[in-house]
Amino acid sequence: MSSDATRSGQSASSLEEIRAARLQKVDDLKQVGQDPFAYRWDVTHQTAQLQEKYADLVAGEEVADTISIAGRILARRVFGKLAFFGLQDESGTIQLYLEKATIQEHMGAEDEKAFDHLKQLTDVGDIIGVTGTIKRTDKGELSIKVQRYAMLTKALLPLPDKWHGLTDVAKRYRQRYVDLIVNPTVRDTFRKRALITTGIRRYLEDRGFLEIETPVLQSEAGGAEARPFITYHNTLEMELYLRIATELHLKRLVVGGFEKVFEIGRIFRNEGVSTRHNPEFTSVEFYQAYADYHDFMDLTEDLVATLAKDILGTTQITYQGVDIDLTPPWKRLSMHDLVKEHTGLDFRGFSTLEAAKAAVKPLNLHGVEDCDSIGQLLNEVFEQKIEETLIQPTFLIDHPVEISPLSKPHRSKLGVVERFELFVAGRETANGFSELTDPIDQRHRFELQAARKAAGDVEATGVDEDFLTALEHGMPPTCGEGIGIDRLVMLLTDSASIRDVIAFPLLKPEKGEEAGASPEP
RNA sequence: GGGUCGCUAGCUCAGCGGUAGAGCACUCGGCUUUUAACCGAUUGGUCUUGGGUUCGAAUCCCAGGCGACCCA
Repeated sequence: MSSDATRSGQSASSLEEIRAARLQKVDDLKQVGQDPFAYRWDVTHQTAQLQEKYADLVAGEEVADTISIAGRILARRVFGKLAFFGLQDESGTIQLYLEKATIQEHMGAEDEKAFDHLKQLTDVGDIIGVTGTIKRTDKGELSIKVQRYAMLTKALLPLPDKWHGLTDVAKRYRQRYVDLIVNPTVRDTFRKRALITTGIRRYLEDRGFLEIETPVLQSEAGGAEARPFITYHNTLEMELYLRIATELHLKRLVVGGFEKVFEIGRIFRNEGVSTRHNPEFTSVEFYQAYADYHDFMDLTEDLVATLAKDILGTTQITYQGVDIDLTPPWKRLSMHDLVKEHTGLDFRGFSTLEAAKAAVKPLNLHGVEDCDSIGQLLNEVFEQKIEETLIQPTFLIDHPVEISPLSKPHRSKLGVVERFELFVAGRETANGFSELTDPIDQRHRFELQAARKAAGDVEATGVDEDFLTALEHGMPPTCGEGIGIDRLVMLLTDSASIRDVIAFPLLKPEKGEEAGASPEP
């Protein structure tokens, strides 16, 4: 590694210059026989294992155990003949104690300047592998007393400020890999997200549910009220929609004889982006034959409490500074009762829409004029006046039939359905109901939707004839439910924005270069 | 869709009409117990983009881009 322009006094500070200096080090590494982009390393431990195993080692004590780890250099403190590196792997961090004499003793045969090369050719951000023994330093920091090291991957670009880190939110989302490197809590969030997803899957599988995948590309997007994404199949020469729910296909499977089915999958809705909405998100929907909505409220309480206990160790959580107790049982309140309690208005008493509209006037709601049923108006009152007050887990039950086109009518209450929505921290987190199994009623409900669609409602769906045909073959009494996994992860990881729980959230391109591949015809 | 705020060095930020700055990172020198190591010396910029006002614009005005927050 001879002297050269970049290393003999010239500074390098702009991004281009830093990168050029790193590229020079890549060459220098090759010169001294090290591969700057190596192939493998024998890893015997993760850093968290070591921190736990040697927790009781006292300052100054050494252990002869030989261990081998690999990771990214996050800190560098270099002296003349001694250096301390902070090394990070997936599990955590550990300090490297790099002593010239020790390294020379073990590596001197193949590289007499091994320690100098370590000092000169490694940077924060590089990935290295080391073998050595355990030592807790005089200052009390558990360390690996390194005997041998190897560059595994030379980083060409610098990491953000070691103290302030990366805080620019746009940059954090656009370059999530950097965010993950320097912000440990971000890694923890996505680790928990994975645990939540597999926890849901295990919970359902343990109870006999079968996971079956259903189509993303559909000729009719149904099962929810949302604007779909439209795409195009070239050889079939037809428009297709990306699914807005997995509901209607999972119910076809119940018709087919699967008594417990579920799907964890990506849903696409062509709507705005906010702290609570991403155009693609993940839901779990599950269906159980011969069960009703009481069964699934019980299941939901148990599922969420189980996840909280398994992953957080408690059902007492804090979300954005507010204490929330997820311990079952949770309150179950009907929409009519809740609205009456909060506003004094009993919607069961209104015989005409006009009377209801007149009664809600003092509430100063918006969008009242767009409501064409008493049920919709009731829902508006709930959403605008009550939803955000439901902080502790609460099942809102027995919704108006007008806003529940796939739910079975309530067995004893007129005008409402057997449906529940779970609200926690003021947000809808789950939605379930005794499924409508009457094909005649279902056709009627679809036709009401189709009329709204014809009238220009982009969120309304059409009549799904194939689904109706399925129902006409007979669907057993069934309960179904969908849980928004992203919102559940937000709750359990105390994340303020849905973008904090989606690894690569949708963002506009930075430059206005979306010109697209195909020019004007 | 509307409003408010933000965008300056690789990162975090100051500067708000008069020669673009700091800390960290980077480069060079020193150092065998550091923990944001320290000491010394350098270096690094299309001030988000495009117009305008002005003798002079990072700064004031207009428009665009991207983002954050609030409202609908």
